Amino acid sequence: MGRAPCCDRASVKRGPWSPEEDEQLRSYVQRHGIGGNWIALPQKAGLNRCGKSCRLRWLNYLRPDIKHGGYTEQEDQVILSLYSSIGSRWSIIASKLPGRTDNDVKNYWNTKLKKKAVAGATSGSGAFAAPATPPALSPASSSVTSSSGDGRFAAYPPQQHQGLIRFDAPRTTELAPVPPVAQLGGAAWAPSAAASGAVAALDDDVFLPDLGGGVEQLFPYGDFYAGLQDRALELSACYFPNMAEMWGAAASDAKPQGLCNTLT
DNA sequence: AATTTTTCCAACCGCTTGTAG
DNA sequence: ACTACAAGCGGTTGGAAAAAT
Repeated sequence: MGRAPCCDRASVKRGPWSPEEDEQLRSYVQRHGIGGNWIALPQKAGLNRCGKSCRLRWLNYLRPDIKHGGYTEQEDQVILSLYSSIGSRWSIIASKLPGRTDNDVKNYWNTKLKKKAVAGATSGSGAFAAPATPPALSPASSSVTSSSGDGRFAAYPPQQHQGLIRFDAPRTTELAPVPPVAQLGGAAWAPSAAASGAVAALDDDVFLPDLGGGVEQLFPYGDFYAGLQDRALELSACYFPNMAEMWGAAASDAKPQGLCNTLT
């Protein structure tokens, strides 16, 4: 006996969305918002669809900030590196790629990137190029070099913090070593048992200092972050209007100007 | 040109997680 | 502490489009 479906299948429409339905959902959400209740939304919007289906359609397709296709080399590298570090946690990976959804990243991985990773591993080509250098910042200095657009800090997009950048704190547990890129080959690759254990301990985010210590090829700044560890804890889940503010807060003892929701 | 195979991605399914009562 | 419900999430599937034969 299976779980009861969220909607009565016989009474709601299923399958591909028509342009009219898309427009109906889009205009309703734009006028009234989600209202915190997807289950009730279809009826209010006059749609003969399951709320779950509406939510998926909006999140994966209709949202105005969604990007489709056209993945850049940089995005490929982020996906490859995070997959090698945390496995198939698509929502976390997608959260580091503004405009991308978990479903989209998952499909992209399954259809294209996995093959590319295998090909790259077997040919020995460098699929994981190091990013640009970090800002020249001394923890003891209050002068900050802004690096807006720095791909190592994704703009964190929850609705209430739109346009802000999140500073992630380190976890307290250690991640197991990440296998070298060359070992990524093979469709069945998955994190090692040790890595899986570490991943299980991961809260609900990928913390940048983990990346600094674990995926050196993409985030070769472990020492830099280690020097800021205590400060990073204080700034956990702080949101800043720009990179300069964020680096400035990390480098000084002053109360951060950003919007903070600290874990400590 | 017709048919078959492969690729791609939107959508579904059901389990897990979070939260309000 | 427990229950019920909604949202979040990742695996899987169906079918359309493209490529190959």
